[in-house]
Amino acid sequence: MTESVSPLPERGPTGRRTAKGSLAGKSGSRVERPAPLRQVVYDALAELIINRTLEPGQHLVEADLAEYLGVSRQPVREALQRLQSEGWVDLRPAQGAFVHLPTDEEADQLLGVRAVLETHSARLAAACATDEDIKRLWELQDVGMKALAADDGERLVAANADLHSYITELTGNAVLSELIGLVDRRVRWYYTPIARPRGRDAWQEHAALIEAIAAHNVDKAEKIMAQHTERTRRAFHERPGASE
Amino acid sequence: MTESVSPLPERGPTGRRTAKGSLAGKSGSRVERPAPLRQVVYDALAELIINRTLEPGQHLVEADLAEYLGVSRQPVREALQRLQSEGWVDLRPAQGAFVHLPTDEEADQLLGVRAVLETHSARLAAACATDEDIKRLWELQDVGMKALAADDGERLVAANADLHSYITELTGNAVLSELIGLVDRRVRWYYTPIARPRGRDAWQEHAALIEAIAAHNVDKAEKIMAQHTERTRRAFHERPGASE
DNA sequence: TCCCGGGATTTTGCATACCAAAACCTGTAT
DNA sequence: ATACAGGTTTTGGTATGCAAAATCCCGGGA
Repeated sequence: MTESVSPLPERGPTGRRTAKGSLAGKSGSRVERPAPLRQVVYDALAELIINRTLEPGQHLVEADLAEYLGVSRQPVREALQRLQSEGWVDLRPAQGAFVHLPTDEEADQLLGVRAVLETHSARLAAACATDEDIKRLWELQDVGMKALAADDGERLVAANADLHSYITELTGNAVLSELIGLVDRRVRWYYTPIARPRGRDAWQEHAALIEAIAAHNVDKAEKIMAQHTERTRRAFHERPGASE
Repeated sequence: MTESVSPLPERGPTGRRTAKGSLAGKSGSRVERPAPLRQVVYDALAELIINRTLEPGQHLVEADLAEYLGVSRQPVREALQRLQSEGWVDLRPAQGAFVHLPTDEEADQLLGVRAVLETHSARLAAACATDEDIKRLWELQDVGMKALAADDGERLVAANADLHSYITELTGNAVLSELIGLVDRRVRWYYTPIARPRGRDAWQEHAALIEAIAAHNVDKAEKIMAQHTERTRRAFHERPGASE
């Protein structure tokens, strides 16, 4: 099989040509592409973990998951590996996947990093938001206020995520967006229990933040976001049931 | 096969018990564990990408890589997916993996995020560094100065990475470390061409940074790191061959 | 009773083989 | 040139087999 170390078959200097037609950058609606199975499995498992069907610490057996989801082991393995790289499961060599056990310390670290990234994000957003962006922000704010009035915890968390994520996208920094996306999704796992008590204050702070962004006041936006995320962090530590 | 949707076989409330013997936390030297093949493949491919054996934009065919590395397609697929999640390759659905084409814009975004994270990291490090940590920092600084004197570009980049990474670890924030690790490894890809000209100044700034950390002057450490990373960013834009 | 040890069992990690669908390439007819 | 048709390549997924490692279980000895 390995008679000689073949020198990586050449396929032309740049591989297949990058298709760069006259429509480059049009960002038109792509042809609908069926989601890869590994992605479906990833979403399904993430959902099961978030809603606690799969409990922290539980051992996830590839074959069981595969049977449960009606797929083969391969997409399950691939999904598990991605779940590991994003902190949802721990993959112990030769032992398999275990649902990650969140600790208070880790939550604090996550909230700390989130604070830094979101703060920087707010500054950038304030610098480059258009009138249309501001309009959209107020719409998202409205959704949140309605969820607050309805006392709907789940919708509250979702609305909060949407608002923060939109601000993140405003920065135009894809790397930053992606990173915050990763961190925020994990934060949300810990965040749910304090979403309701924190709600009233949080959404008032959101309003002030949007005003600062609308005014393109970068320093103020940065400061408000720093306070906002720091208070969320504090709220987490003072939640009922916090250790110490 | 899928006669009935089996309800995820129960394996006890918390899965397998966590083996917590009397040696917990000893951090003794683990039994040598042969690296998983997917990890070896990951490292090999990352190396090939970094040293430009695999050129940006090149199409990576699973079967070819597998044969070249003498393994089956499975570990190659898994490695490619991790490489994607860390930004080294782009996985186009139904087309496969292509070595990521770095753009100046992306490099700038990466350097921006890095600046934010490293700056925060410096502040935390200054707050909690021990005398032993300081000693180690000066050792790492020394390694860098020697590489500088020897005009060894590769060692210079490595030393720079080591120093920054050690500061990161000082924070005691594992989440932060991991994130910076991801960003820094990608930055290094872009950074290599400017390592040499930037060297002299950079290592002088490092010295000032270590002094600030040693004095536990958090504000000063933060400020120096902010300047340091911002200057690196500027150096990148003013490098020979930069587009505009 | 509790600890210890060895064999049976389970599970991972990887290899191999196979296949459908999608994307690509090519040559021909327009 | 452009468009189309057919052949080829490559992915994404399935199924299966197997060695090594980890776990579990059970029975014997202190």
